[in-house]
Amino acid sequence: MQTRGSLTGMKDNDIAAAWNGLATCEKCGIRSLVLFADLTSEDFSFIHLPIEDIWLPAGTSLYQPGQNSSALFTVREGLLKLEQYLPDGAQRIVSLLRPGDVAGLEAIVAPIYEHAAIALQPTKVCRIPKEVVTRLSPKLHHQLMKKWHDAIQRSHECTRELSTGSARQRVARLFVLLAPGSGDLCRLFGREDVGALLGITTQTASRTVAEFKRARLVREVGPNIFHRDLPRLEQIAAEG
Amino acid sequence: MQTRGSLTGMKDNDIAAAWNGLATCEKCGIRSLVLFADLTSEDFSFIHLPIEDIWLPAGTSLYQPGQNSSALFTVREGLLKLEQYLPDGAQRIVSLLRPGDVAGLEAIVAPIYEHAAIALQPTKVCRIPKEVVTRLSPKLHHQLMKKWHDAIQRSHECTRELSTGSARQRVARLFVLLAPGSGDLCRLFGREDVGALLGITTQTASRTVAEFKRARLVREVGPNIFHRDLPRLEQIAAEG
DNA sequence: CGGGAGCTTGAGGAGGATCAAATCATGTGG
DNA sequence: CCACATGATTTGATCCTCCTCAAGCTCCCG
Repeated sequence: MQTRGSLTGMKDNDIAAAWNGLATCEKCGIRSLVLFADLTSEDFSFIHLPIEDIWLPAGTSLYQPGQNSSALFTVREGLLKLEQYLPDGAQRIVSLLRPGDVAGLEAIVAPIYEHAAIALQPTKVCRIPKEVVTRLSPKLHHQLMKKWHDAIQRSHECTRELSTGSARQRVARLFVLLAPGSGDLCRLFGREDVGALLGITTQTASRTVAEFKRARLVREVGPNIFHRDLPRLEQIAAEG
Repeated sequence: MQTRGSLTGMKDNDIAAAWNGLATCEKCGIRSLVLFADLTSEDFSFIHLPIEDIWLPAGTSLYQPGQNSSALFTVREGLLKLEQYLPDGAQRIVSLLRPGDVAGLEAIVAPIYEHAAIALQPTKVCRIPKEVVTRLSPKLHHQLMKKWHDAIQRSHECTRELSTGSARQRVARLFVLLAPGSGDLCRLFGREDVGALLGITTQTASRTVAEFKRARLVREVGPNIFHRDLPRLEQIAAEG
């Protein structure tokens, strides 16, 4: 179990520097995916608080555990990790959030955040103040349920697919899970995070990815950009 | 990765045989913990569908994945496992539900159940028809959010505490998690389930529990009833 | 008494952890 | 522009944990 070096001195979230402008929710391109899917244009007029559009470079944290939960965040592009800490201080990634998912849902029922939410890739999110959700609560009821449901599915997915079986299988399943639908290309992240996600060491993560490259299961076409041989990866994911 | 023998021929749920009578929710002893915490006695008059009180012997399934989701279940006593299946057909326990938790929350947003919910110990649940929840939806809003939140915390707990670290640590953390507040006594379950929960083999589960007994970290005072040395278990859980 | 299921234990080997070092990428200051 | 520091990745060597295969064991039930 390792402790993380790169986290040192990053206890505060650093979203302030990444502000990108106010969002125009009504014209949102992924509106059908998000919390506001059911709202009418009349409803939008009741939102008097700014919905911010935030761009997060990889490694940026959206919030830290224990911090006051002031907002929810809809993931628009990219990939977020939710991590928690073990008794011995080591970290463990307990969930991955992809576009359409919501980070910080616990804001609705808890005064503080329970994870660190950190971008694994360049990521775009919408910051929705807690009060907006409170005010629109009845209207959002159904969408909120769906988002909670998504959150649980992500979490169970992490246990089922990424924390079970051999290191080979876990890495293969990770490659399969990454950005499905975007062809055979996907973007990976640091080996330390791969380890914390799969429950293996950084070295084993690196070794296994390197082995996959040599076996031509994946091909690195750019820095952490991989071309995948999905059929073969899926076979490894399923058996041995 | 092992497949389960004892599941064979148990695809259907067997709650029909376990019916126990209608519940009187207003007088429920754990009312503050459950979904109906916020209801007034007037609200109860709107419930025209029966809330059943069900007793589940250990090993009984409440529902199976793919089955029509007709109800939610509040856990009143005992312990439930939620399990899913891996690509290769092996099973993995993705969450444990304890008293106050709700099984089958996905019924609210999905037409079918996504897990098998099976009693690990003799367990008592309340069966709440989906329509009751739909009808009382606005009233239950806040409690539902809390229940979703609990469900996610359970799931993250399983990843963080029970699927991370050495087998020794995982078993120690399991003993610590089991029925906290009930003194130093707790009830364990079959070694196969311990394995599926911790992501280790049945044999390693058995070996480790046996080793704990020899080291007097736990003492078996009855069939799968253990007396725990919590301080020492917590120490193992935290370090090595 | 015999059979079955679950639990325990043993021996051996494979896979992953650990410790350590080399390589590579990036950025900084001279 | 180069020398150097820093951090991430890769690789190597060794050890230990845990998986695998297999055999007993206990308990319960017909």
